[in-house]
Amino acid sequence: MPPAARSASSRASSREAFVRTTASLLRRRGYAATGLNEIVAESGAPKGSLYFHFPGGKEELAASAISAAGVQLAGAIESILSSSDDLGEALGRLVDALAAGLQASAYAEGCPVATVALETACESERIRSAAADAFASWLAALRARLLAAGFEREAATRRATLVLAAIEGALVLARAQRSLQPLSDVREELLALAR
Amino acid sequence: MPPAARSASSRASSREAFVRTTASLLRRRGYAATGLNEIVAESGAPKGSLYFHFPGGKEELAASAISAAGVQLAGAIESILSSSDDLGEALGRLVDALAAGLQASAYAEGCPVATVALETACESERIRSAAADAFASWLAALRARLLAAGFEREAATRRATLVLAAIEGALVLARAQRSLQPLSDVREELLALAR
Amino acid sequence: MPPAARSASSRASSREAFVRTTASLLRRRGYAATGLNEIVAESGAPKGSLYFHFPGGKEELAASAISAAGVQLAGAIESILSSSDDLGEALGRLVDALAAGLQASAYAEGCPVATVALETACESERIRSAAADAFASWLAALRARLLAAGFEREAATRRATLVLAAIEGALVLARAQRSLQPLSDVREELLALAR
Amino acid sequence: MPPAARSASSRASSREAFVRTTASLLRRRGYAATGLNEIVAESGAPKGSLYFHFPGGKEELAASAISAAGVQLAGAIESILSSSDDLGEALGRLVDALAAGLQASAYAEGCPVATVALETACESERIRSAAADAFASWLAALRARLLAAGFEREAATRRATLVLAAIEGALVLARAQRSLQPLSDVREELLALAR
DNA sequence: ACATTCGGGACCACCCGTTCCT
DNA sequence: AGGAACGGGTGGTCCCGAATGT
Repeated sequence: MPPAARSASSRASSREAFVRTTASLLRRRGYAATGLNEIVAESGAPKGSLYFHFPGGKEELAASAISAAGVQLAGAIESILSSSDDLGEALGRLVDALAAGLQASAYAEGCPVATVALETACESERIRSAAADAFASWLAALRARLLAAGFEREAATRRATLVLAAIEGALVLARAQRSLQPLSDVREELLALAR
Repeated sequence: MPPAARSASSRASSREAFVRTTASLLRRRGYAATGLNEIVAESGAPKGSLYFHFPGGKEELAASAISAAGVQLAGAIESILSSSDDLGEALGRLVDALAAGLQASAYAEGCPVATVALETACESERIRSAAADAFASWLAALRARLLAAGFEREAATRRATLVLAAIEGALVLARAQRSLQPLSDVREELLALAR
Repeated sequence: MPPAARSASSRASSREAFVRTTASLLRRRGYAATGLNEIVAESGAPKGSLYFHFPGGKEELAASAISAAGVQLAGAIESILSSSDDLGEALGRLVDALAAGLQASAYAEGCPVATVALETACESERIRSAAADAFASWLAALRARLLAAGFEREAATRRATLVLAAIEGALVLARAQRSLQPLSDVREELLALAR
Repeated sequence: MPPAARSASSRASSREAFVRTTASLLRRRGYAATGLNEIVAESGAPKGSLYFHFPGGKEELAASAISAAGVQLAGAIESILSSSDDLGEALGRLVDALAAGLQASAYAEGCPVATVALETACESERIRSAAADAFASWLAALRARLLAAGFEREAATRRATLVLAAIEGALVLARAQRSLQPLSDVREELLALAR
């Protein structure tokens, strides 16, 4: 293996490992409670590499992790929303998928962005911006699906916001109450609206 | 002032000062980023008194603060919801009040419970429970107003959950985007539903 | 029961409980590692009473506990040493008793004075003095027994010091090594000397 | 100075400074009364470095300090014991050296291990083990000298234990009584035995 | 270029021994 | 005699540079 290739792959895997581990820990514990040492230990990557890949330190690392989580979930949302021609069915599947993930993780994994977004809204412009971008991408996916279902442009924007807000809020309530009930209630209401 | 009164007020004020300061800091910064030293300094109360009033430490203090914030906001919600016979107007005023608070604080003060609830959902049963109680009390207030507006019992429960979730979610989006738009979008959609 | 009597007995029992609990904790953990809160909790006596009975605080309480332990062990030593006309047998029984106590407590209870004496030798004249008195009383008991066995006065003093020092040192070694071997080795050597 | 040398010396000096300072403070004050802040301040090394060199915290630091003290004193014992062909003279010099150190330090510096050994015997297996190793190394040095002086193997083991225990105990008594008398008494008795 | 050791303080939550006032 | 309150200090860990290999 040529040195350049090994170097590139090593670089990529270290960086990726940091981002992946960080995203996972941020989702479960939030920003302030997640320690850099913890990230380093769990990722398996060498500690000295962290400030090479992320000179901005914890903040840059978290922003990258939030962005990555945003992109990933945006893809999942688009995939689910396009899985049915029926709007209500599509939205129902979206809520179901989130509910399943929440239950599977014993209420540990809700929205991968919301906790950090709330924590850092007034503390880090960089992370806030990454979170805002993630939310915007999800909103865009929802709005596109609503437009495809026949909504007018302004109505689609409002409804997309309602859907995302209701889901985000339901995830908050569900984690606090350790119950899927808020998600299923919101699901019912959203389905009723879609008809 | 008689000694007993001074003692009583002093006793009460220390504890109250801790709770009030904690609630304020938790709302803005979340649980992990809020230091006990910061709470002590800002509250003006003596440090040694903290573990007298809250032997359970930070966790107990936070749970008390979340509970207090829950009770206070529950009162405000009930008050606003009963300020108009028209359901849509009542809900609109509720969203307006939250939006005004958010704007007045430069997007620092969203939901006083949500951030901490997400952070501690898997870390502290005590705080999670306090947050769940707060949410439940707000849900109850909303549901009562919906029943008064003619909703059937099960429909009222679902709709109350949708309203609270949508508002909570809109507050998350609004803080992340530094914009009141999500709140006004959700407000419009909720009003349309109320008609 | 007249008030004075009740008060006196209550006072005495609180005081005694403090001293007894303190002596036990000092023996196991030493001075610095023993917390006043721990003493209060374990003794069952009210915390506010501590500074009534011991205005000198932790130091006075510890000195009292060391003195009490010294008196108690002096009595035990005298009793054991007078249990046999044979000097070797008497000394053997003394070592055996200490070894039994050490083993019964899983090497937690060695000399009730030595740990605190070493810790506070340069920190508290009051406690050091109490410990010195305890050692002196034990030396006196040993010396008296040696005189009774026919030792000359100066030889008795030296031999008593050797015996006490060897036992104290063996207790140190035994606790560090979690073994009774040092005690039995010393016992053998001391017996050989007594013949 | 070349970079490598400076680095090596700097690296070594921080760790060494911690160990040396800790050993000194532990000898005088014991384990529980010795604060990490005190160690850091007196050593002159930065606090952040402490947990790099000693991830195990205070316990690991103390165990290292005890081990180092054990090794150092073992060397001194061997050196003194081999300074004379006469066993009695060799043992006398050993006691004299310890007595001189005690007096020079105003009874602050007795055995560098005994205090911590007693304090932590039941609290920290790690420190207890380090102390046991130190005692074992001293015992081995004594036993070797006794074998060289013609003792049989089992007799040498017992006598070595007696000598070490008597010295350790005499140091305890000497510090408590602020007098060298126990050491000189024990010295006389030990010399008589050696003849 | 890339990785890592090592160093650097600030700060954390917690609890201490003490005293005040009843 | 005693419950409430008090500051200061505990050990521990944080996130992060700077110096040093490889």
